[in-house]
Amino acid sequence: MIDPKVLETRSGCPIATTLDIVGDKWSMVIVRDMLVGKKRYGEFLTSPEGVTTNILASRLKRLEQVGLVTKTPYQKNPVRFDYTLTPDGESLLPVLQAICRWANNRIPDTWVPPASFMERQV
Amino acid sequence: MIDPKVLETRSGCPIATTLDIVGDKWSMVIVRDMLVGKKRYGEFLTSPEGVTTNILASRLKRLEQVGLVTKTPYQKNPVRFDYTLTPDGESLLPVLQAICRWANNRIPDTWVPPASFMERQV
DNA sequence: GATAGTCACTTGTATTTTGCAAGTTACTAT
DNA sequence: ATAGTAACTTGCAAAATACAAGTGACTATC
Repeated sequence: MIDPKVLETRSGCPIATTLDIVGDKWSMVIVRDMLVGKKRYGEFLTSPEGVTTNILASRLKRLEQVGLVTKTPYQKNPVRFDYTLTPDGESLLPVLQAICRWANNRIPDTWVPPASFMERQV
Repeated sequence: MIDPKVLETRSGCPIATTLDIVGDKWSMVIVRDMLVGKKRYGEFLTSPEGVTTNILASRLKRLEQVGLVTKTPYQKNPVRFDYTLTPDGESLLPVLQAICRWANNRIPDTWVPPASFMERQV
């Protein structure tokens, strides 16, 4: 469960509140990357959308603060981190699946995700 | 079907492309309002999130341009308009339902939409 | 018939967010 | 000693958003 104390919300509407958390241009594409197994800062940078380093860093921090992402060190000297979804973050999968279904039906030439993504259950 | 010529997209990813269309702070809350029956400029302004007039006007124009919304005159002298969802716009319902389910499960105290919204089929 | 009110916007300006390029830190490898 | 890699941070320009006020075309009221 997300701690509402870390949130500034416009209303109690579940849609508006969700958008207050992940409703910017980049958060959901970072969540997408994590859902398909990406874990590291450098991996997120290689996605075709081309997020910039400052935005990526600030989104990872935000997602960690609200509890959708966990940051864990995978080495020392220098310390480096893996970013993975918490259960709250993973549970966004049905939202992303619904978005993919909409886009694939309604926008020509959008990529069709693999069945492993579209049929995965949380 | 949405005409891809009116879109600037970051990639062919269905998630990124959808966010390029409705992935800002306000578009999906306006779509939400239309899904629950609001039609007029003044009605959208009364929603609790408090969209400002300039943003509302620019979002309505954008949603119309991409083909999610239709603007139809409902009177003359002066001419005034109703804004309603096209089939492409209506078909976002499952996305908004998935968002509501996520928020109601994961964020305490978010409002629970009526069954008429949550169980509606397109 | 001047004044006030409503609806649907538009305009101007301040503030905030995003984008782009470069720099930094802590290493490892040549 | 020089170059390379990973994960950031910083500075500044550009774009998006917010806030407040104004406009045009009416209708209703004193």
